[in-house]
Amino acid sequence: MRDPAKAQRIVEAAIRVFARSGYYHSRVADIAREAGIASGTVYLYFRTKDDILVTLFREKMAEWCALARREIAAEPDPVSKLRRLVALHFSVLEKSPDLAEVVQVELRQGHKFFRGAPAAEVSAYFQLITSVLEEGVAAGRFRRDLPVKVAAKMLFGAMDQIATSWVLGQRTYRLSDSAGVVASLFLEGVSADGV
Amino acid sequence: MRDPAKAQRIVEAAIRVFARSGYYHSRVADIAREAGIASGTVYLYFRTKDDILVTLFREKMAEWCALARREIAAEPDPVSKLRRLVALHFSVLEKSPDLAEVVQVELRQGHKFFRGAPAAEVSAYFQLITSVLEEGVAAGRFRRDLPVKVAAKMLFGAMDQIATSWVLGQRTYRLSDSAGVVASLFLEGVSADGV
Amino acid sequence: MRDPAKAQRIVEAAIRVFARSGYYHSRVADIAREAGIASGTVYLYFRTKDDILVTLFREKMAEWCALARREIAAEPDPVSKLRRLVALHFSVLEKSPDLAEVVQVELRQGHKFFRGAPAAEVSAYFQLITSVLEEGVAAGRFRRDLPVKVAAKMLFGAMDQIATSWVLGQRTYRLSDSAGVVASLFLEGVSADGV
Amino acid sequence: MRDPAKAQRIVEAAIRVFARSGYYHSRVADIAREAGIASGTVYLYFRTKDDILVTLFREKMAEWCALARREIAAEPDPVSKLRRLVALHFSVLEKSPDLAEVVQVELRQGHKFFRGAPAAEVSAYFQLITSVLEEGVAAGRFRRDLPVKVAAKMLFGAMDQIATSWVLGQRTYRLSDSAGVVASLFLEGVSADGV
DNA sequence: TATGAATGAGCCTTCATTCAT
DNA sequence: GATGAATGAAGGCTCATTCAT
Repeated sequence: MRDPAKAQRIVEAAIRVFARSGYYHSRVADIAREAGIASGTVYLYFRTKDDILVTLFREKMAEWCALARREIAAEPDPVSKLRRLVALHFSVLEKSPDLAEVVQVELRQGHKFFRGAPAAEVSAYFQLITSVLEEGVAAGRFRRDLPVKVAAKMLFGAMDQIATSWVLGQRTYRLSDSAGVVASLFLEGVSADGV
Repeated sequence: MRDPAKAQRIVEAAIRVFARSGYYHSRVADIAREAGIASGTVYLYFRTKDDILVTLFREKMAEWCALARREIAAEPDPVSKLRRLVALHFSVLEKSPDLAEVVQVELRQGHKFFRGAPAAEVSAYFQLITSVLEEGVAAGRFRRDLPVKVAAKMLFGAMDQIATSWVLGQRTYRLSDSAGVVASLFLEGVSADGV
Repeated sequence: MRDPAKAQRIVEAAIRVFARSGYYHSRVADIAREAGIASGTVYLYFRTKDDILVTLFREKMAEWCALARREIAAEPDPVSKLRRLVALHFSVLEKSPDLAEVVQVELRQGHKFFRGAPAAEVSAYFQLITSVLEEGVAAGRFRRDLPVKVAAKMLFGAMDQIATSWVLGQRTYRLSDSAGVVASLFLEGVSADGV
Repeated sequence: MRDPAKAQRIVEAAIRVFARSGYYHSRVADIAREAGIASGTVYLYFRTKDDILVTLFREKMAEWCALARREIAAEPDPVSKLRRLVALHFSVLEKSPDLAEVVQVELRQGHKFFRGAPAAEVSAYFQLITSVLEEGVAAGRFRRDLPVKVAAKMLFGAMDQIATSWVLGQRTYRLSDSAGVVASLFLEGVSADGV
């Protein structure tokens, strides 16, 4: 109960195990072995197997949000903020391949994540994107009539799909290399100029 | 194996059951009851529980692709084809809320769908999007240098996220209403004109 | 669900297993093996391990009550009814040593039997004893001022302890031989005549 | 093992916990918490959880026997000794409701108490009852041909059942009030005089 | 002596799958 | 083909007991 470092070790072990086998095919004993502890010990730090997954998600998402907020604040204008956001999204996943696997593939499954408790953490990330868009609208850099909510979801979905493809494709190329293109397309659209 | 109509009934029952409880929390017996048959009968039509999900996905995806291909062919130019594609994506999901639930939420989970056998059907849909984009580039309607693969994934991801939000939000508004906005943003980007 | 004979076989197996190892030290798998079925099958007939014990108790107690009621009805007067009741109590236990072990030793433990659902069946047996006593009072054979409730409990407790001692003593003598003595002492008391 | 007072505290805590939840549903950690110590400390005073129960029973039974022996010795004749014994049996249980709960309900369960180590303490109590009866026979106050062993068991069983009913009935009346009636019925029987 | 985190054996229960009818 | 009772492997979770501090 007392040692947050051990809870952390369990979470990190769970990320590796879930990335390898998927949540439903991972056994608590696997996580324990990966963490170098006995399986009963897991239950000193988490109430259920589910609790591990939820905690994992909330923590990582919160870290991610905090990092993104910090990095974005450093950028001078909405466009560069947006580019920074995309770059960061990809680099976070690229630097933590197991986490990427879990987040992109395992966490989608039903009724647990976008619904339920962790929704707050997801919302925070959407809120971050939304605020960049709103700032851009206010600054006249983005369309005056931009439906920011819809646009935020679209950007998230776009980044997400690019990342998912990369994960499913066994990560054979560098994800970060897509950041510029993705941001540009989101900013400028696919249409040819002057059309 | 004689009666394809019964296999179909099982698939439709599975869609309702998975939508309600999620794949892992649905029991084969639930699907059988929903289909009005005995649980053993399921195994006369499907090898495993997994097979139901995979079949479900392949069939629905193939239907969807066929429909989309047909509808798009009727459109005169790449831009209207793309708009049609987005509208169709949303209207298919809107008309089949249970299917939407399954596709948007359940099918994401690990190691089964975008990987594995059904990947072909997913590819076909991506290919469809890609071909529209390529046609647009060839026609000079889309950027000459458009990275079509990336753009196709982005559009898919954007539509997907909008649909997911709608499903998770208990479908309290009309999804189709978003089609125009989504298509426009994809076409024109978020940037203000002349920037 | 359908075959009461199999449920019965499970109950009978459970009696043997509980008699041998005690309820808490018996595993569901033991009961299944004793019944010659797979352990999962137990759950087609009983909701939980507890349910087996409760059902066992209720059924056996109900049988016992029915038998006792029938036998007692055949006796002409309250005193012979009471003697018959005692004789029957002991002969039932003597003929079913495993059941006796379970009833006398295992069922006493907490919070489950004299409390809870099976209390009704226990009450029925007490009620039977009480009615014999009331009949005797009405017939002038038992004390006019007899506190029948208390006397019924005392008789039950007395028989019960005699039976428990017999069970714990490895059943080295014939329990039925005690019936006459027990009945007589209950009827006449321990005091010397004319005291 | 140095501090017998702490062992005592553990026993007293165990009585409360067992009374509340039953032996099998009580955890060693519960007892430790109730005693205000760490759970490991329990094992400095008792070898196993079972050992606590056995010790509890032996100690309390020994105290009880000693008390009973003392009180009975003060009585002038066998009949008043017997009445005293019954009164004491009930008043001991009445004054210690938690102990009563444990003794009446929890201790019955299998293979541990009337069998096994604590049998000696139980025997001592039976022996005490037996000796009162023998004294009565010798003094001509009880039937010359009284089967003292059987009568002793019957009296114990009768008192026990009265007490059990009281415990299970949530102790809504005063148990001691039954002492006189129980003793009288045991002495005189249920039959009407002159029958 | 005391602690309480750690251990890991143990078991009830579920449910995908089989198969006799 | 259809049934649904039967199977039995599997795994989450508990908790008595140990032991390093």
